[in-house]
Amino acid sequence: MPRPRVLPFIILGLLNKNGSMSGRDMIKEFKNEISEFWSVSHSQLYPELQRMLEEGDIEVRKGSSNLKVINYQITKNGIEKLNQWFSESINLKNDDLTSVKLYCIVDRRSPLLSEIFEKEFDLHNQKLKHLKERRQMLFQNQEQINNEYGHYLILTRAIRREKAYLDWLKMNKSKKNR
Amino acid sequence: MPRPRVLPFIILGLLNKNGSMSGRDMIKEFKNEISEFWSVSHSQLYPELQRMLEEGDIEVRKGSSNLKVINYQITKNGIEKLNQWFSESINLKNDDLTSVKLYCIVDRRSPLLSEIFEKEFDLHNQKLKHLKERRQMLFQNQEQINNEYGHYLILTRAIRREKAYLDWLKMNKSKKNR
DNA sequence: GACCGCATGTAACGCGTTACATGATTAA
DNA sequence: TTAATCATGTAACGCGTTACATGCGGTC
Repeated sequence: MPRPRVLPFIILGLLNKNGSMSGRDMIKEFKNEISEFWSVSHSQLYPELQRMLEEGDIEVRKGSSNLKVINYQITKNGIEKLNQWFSESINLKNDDLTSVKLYCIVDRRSPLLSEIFEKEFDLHNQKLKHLKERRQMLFQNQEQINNEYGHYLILTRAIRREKAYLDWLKMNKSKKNR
Repeated sequence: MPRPRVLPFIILGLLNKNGSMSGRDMIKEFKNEISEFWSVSHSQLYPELQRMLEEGDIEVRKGSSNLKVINYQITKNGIEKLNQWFSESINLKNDDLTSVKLYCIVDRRSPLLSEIFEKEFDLHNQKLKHLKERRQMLFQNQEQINNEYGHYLILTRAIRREKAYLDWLKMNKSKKNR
């Protein structure tokens, strides 16, 4: 069994947020706003849109002003799928998509937000703990560090990165949602 | 023209660092040490090893104790390719591999290190500047933030991440190399 | 009417994963 | 000797990119 596709969900998230978009619009939003966390090229997007049409998650918006530009909108079917995606709990496997999910949540008071923050905090706290244990185990003295300096470097970088992310999560966890 | 392969270089880096390894050894090192930054599965690795054999970058080490385990070592050809990879200058396109490159550099006094730190600093300083400009442009008041809260969140996260990385780079740039 | 830009479409390929297969080594 | 384990191998597919193709729409 191959891994389930994720691009459809991201497209649904965009359509749900913006109402109606053409393929071109999506490409632009991907490139300008989400490229830090996610990327897609048009040669991947257009076939996916056709497939989603067939599966009934999106539909062509009637009355387009331009013959060439095709505007899509989400269907009830699609909204259902999207909500299911949102409510899937975060784990190590799908964590790379958490930022994209966040991006699609426009309402500051959404209960999904604090859920995500809590879960992410636990997950990355665990990760930080594991990284620190590895540093402790592998690099107990200066000689071991000098013996594999590159390895030591990227381990310290990973630890820094996780710490910074946990700080950010902590800050947002403690914020009131209004 | 398809994108050039990168897995061969990483394999060369490992072999250069460790002397002689079997496919299994590489898998283990990938999983245990580099998985934070890079991953590979055996079904990708083994065909790659065969291809590299054909291309003359690696060779089978003679006198293996075990009939089944195949131990590889790097050839002169391979060392040349590896050094060329190391000396390629870092840019936005190949930046995702910088951590793996670092990992393969064992010598703390290697001149490559400070080169990488300098270049990375410039690159990510630029990135941070761009992110801050976008935040400035898109979110000038609380209303705009509340209107697209998820977008605001991931933008602030990206800014934090870049700041943390720049701090780490600054720390390592200023370290004496002995 | 000739030209260019742009939204959309198609093809090929590298990257990475899961699933399944094979044959050698080791354990019972 | 039978069973389990393990290193290696193969297949299919989703993800993402570059290159190339098509055809509408506007500009000169």
